[in-house]
Amino acid sequence: MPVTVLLVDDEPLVRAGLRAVLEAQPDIEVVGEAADGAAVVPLVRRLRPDVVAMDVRMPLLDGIEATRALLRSVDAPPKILVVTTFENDEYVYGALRAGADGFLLKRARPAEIVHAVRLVAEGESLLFPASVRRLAAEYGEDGGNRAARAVLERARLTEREGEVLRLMARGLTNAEIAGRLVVGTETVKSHVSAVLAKLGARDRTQAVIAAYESGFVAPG
Amino acid sequence: MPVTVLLVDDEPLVRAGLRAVLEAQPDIEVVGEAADGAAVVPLVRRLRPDVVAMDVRMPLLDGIEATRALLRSVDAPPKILVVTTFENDEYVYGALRAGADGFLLKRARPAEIVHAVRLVAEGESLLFPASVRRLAAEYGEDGGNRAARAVLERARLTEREGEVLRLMARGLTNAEIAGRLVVGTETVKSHVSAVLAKLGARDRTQAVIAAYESGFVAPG
DNA sequence: TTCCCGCTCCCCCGCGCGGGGGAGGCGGGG
DNA sequence: CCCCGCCTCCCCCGCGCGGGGGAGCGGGAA
Repeated sequence: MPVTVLLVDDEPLVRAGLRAVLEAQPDIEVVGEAADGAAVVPLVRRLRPDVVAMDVRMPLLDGIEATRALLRSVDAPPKILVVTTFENDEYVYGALRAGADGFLLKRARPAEIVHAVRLVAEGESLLFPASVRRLAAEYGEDGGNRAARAVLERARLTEREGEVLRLMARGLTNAEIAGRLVVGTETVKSHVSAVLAKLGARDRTQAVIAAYESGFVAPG
Repeated sequence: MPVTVLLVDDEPLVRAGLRAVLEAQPDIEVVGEAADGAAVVPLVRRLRPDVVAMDVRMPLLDGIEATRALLRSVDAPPKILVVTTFENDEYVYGALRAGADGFLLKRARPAEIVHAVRLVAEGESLLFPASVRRLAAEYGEDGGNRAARAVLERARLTEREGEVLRLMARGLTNAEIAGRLVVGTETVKSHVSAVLAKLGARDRTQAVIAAYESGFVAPG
């Protein structure tokens, strides 16, 4: 059975684009649209979509409030994929804190968009580099560790992957990381690939940026 | 005979949206798409569209340059409709000065989009006056870049090198930086090499780490 | 037991990256 | 005046990186 999606965005153009991209997939079905957050809860109740692809900035009820409302007042709520134009949009972190499952940039390629929808539908978390950042700050000054753990859980990094990311964020090459962890370089490559995939990073540079932005590693 | 349109935008999602909106009209036909400004001139020569719906912010060649190139090197050039996300985008006015015929916000409703395309096809100019006014208001601000400037001087980075480092720290590849700065990739490589040498970094990842650790770029 | 998952290692392959050179234009300062 | 720093673009070249596969092993959950 196909993945059913509800589109929520105040710009009809974006809705049309998402619909065109998603409907091209045989296993994805767009079951409805809404132009603002206020319409989301009743629509979800009626349509029961697997995934809600939702803009953060919307009139009446923004993505944060809509996410909160969904999780509070709907049982077996759908997965929530936050769609936005900007990497550094404060609303995004609010939405993620409110319980959204993923974060997707509008400038993503169609394949990435489709991939994101499938992933969150399967219960995976999906975060893009700069998005995780204030997550850490919310956990207070005491716990760099707690923040790091939170990020780990969000991105579902394993312990080993976390170690590898930490070493990447210290500027080590794969070979150096391999030496440090006393494993083969091929092993490190596997971990690095996993980290990149889970963080939504394209290369190790973006992964390191994500590590800083999320508070997973701290400057100084 | 129908109005033929060429879509130029680096975001596939936007192209898909525009296509969906415009193709729903019997008298409008989307005859082609391009993802950057560099591809526009040859495409226009081949397809001879009535209207080019073009984003302003694009890699390789932005909307301004692409507009200029079209008007300069194509005879009987198509009407140019500038499409953008922001009302107060400096690029827009540059494009209009370069000879674009109209200006359209992405958040416009489908009917407005269709209307805009028909209008410019008929030779009408289309401007959103309210947006032009807001331009001037946005001119003054030049926030706290003083800290960044201090770091820049300490590392003896030139202004251009600082720009490049900033974009590196946002996870862009050399090609993307080249697109953003409207220079060749070889030029960017030169700047990157200079940055690495001056920062004592082995690769771009270490340079980005240095940028964060020095406060040249700040998390959050 | 069976299945899944994390960790480990292996292959091939394309490409972006970074180093090494060089060169032309352009502006400011000695 | 000439020189130098900056920005721009070009060449060649080696290699690290990242994606695509696959595979064996151990442990914990179903």
